[in-house]
Amino acid sequence: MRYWLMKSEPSEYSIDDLARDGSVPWFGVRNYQARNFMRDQMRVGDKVLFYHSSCPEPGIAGLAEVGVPAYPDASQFDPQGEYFDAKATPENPRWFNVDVRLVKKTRLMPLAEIRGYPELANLRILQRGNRLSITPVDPADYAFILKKL
DNA sequence: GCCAACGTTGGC
DNA sequence: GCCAACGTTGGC
Repeated sequence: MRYWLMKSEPSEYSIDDLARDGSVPWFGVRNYQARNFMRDQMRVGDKVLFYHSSCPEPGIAGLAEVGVPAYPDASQFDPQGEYFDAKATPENPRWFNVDVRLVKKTRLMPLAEIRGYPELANLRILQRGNRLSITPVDPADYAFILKKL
């Protein structure tokens, strides 16, 4: 089993939205590395740290897991949508997404707190210039965060 | 709003 | 294949 951190802007989709919906297609990822993580590495049951980004209080907001393995992202085929990709076809999809389902909403663990734990120094989101919206998390780091939540 | 960092694009 | 220009991310 693998562990991941997935960023979402709460103004777009927050942990409360996931608590309401239970499960959500993680569509709209348009970065190849992040796509490859979903398409090639994620398995049902993989654990996910749900992270709020680009907001007044960035940080980990809840626990989730992969509910449905990767399939073609429908939004790439919608010419009216903001995620349309003219070079993608149903025969040759370019973008994929998994479904993510809620495990539980937690307290918010702010980015500043995360930075304060020396044990988490190698967490990908703390590295300089990291902008990937989906990053792998070491099992030990995940266990550490779980204990602090 | 600023700005550092990084990914993508496209001319050559 | 190189690399400059441009766009985006995301914390502050």
